[in-house]
Amino acid sequence: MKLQKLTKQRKNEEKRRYEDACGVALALELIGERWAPLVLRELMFGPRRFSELRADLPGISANVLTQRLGELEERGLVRKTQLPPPASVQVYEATPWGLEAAPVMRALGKWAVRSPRHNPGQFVSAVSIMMSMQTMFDASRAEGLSGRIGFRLGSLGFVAEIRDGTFSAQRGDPDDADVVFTGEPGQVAGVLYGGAPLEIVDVTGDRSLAKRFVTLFPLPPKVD
Amino acid sequence: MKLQKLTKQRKNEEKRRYEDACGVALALELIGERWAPLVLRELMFGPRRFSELRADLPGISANVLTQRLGELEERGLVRKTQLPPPASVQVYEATPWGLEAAPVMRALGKWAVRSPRHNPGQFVSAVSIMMSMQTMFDASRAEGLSGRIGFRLGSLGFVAEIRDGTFSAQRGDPDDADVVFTGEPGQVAGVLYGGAPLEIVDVTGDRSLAKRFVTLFPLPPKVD
DNA sequence: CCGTATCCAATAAGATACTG
DNA sequence: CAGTATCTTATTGGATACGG
Repeated sequence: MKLQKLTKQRKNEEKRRYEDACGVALALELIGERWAPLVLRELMFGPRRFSELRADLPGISANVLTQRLGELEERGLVRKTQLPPPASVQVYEATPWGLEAAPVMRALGKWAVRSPRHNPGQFVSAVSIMMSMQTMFDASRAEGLSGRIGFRLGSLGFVAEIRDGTFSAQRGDPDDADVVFTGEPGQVAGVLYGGAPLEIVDVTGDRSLAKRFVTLFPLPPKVD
Repeated sequence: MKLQKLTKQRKNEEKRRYEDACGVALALELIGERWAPLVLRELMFGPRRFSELRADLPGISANVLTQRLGELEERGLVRKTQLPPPASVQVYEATPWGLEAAPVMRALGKWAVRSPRHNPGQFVSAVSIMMSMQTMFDASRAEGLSGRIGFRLGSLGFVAEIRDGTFSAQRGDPDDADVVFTGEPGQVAGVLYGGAPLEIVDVTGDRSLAKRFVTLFPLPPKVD
């Protein structure tokens, strides 16, 4: 029975290939399945657990997540690893090549967001919002600015740094930053992109830095 | 009956949305369906007819092509237009915003092609091969080079220009170029990327320019 | 809690034939 | 040529149950 399934699956994979030497077609074979790019996105700031992925991809079912992770693994984009003791939990992490898809995904998102269909009121994950900052950061608005900005988004911590007109972000302890935003990712998105007042998130530390910070991420103009 | 179908389709679209404000998720809703990016790719050098698209997307079925074109149109990526007389045939063309996806698609292809799964022996369309040149062009190898290179790929003509370390290409009459490559796209791909001898394609004009030209497109190193 | 396995209903894709 | 219509097959997601 299992063998039958494997056979069937292989046949499907063969059938569903594009048989096209174009890199775009290959990309679709690698990460073209439903949910696959979003799973990869969630790994762009470091390893995550199955349940975290599930929580940050609302709508995906456990079996589809299992399947996608398996496919991404066999294609060399994701690795299944064990976190060092004492945690010793199993996590999924993007391979170096998988991580190299990040700039492409950011460019794709930046392109798509010009659609009139973009609805900023929907759910966003912590990773999404951090990636969006990397994507939308406008160096010209950060002239002369530098500082470390911490984020506590649900259970994940990040630290961003602005210096010399560059923006960088990685996971880390937000507490050793000049200012810390704490809240759900959607609230931070509201402040950054929805014109919501700073008060809807918890801000501790250098409040004037926070006020300036939230102006650095202009959305591209809509088409249509 | 038609009304029923429309209702059903809308429900599906709602169900299959990601409900995620992330730009990547939106991109998937716009061009995430099977074949959609390849359909758009085929329009990146100008309008095409239904039958051309079908021919250059081997494996797509007519009904799926119809459906994708309709979806891309309603999402603002593609327009259905009439070619000016005397041709007066119906064609599909990318909108300006659709065309802006081109650099993203090139970056995606460049990333994907590093996979050990890439098989350069498969079918390539004329548009694919022209896009691949834009993607893989290495300015440092074109030092001091300039010239116009024509392509007659199946029924499509293109003219590329190299000047000051830049590469540009558009559809046009290849005959007023310094050298012209004529053949099937796959043969040109073999010469550019597969190390095949120049002789497998038809080259007319400045042969030494052709010899230099085919060295300008290095493939990125494989992962793994 | 971390997944995996299985079954089911709904849809999407594929193959093929056919029409204006 | 430019698509529709129809039928079959494959994939998806949801529910549920199960093993470590």
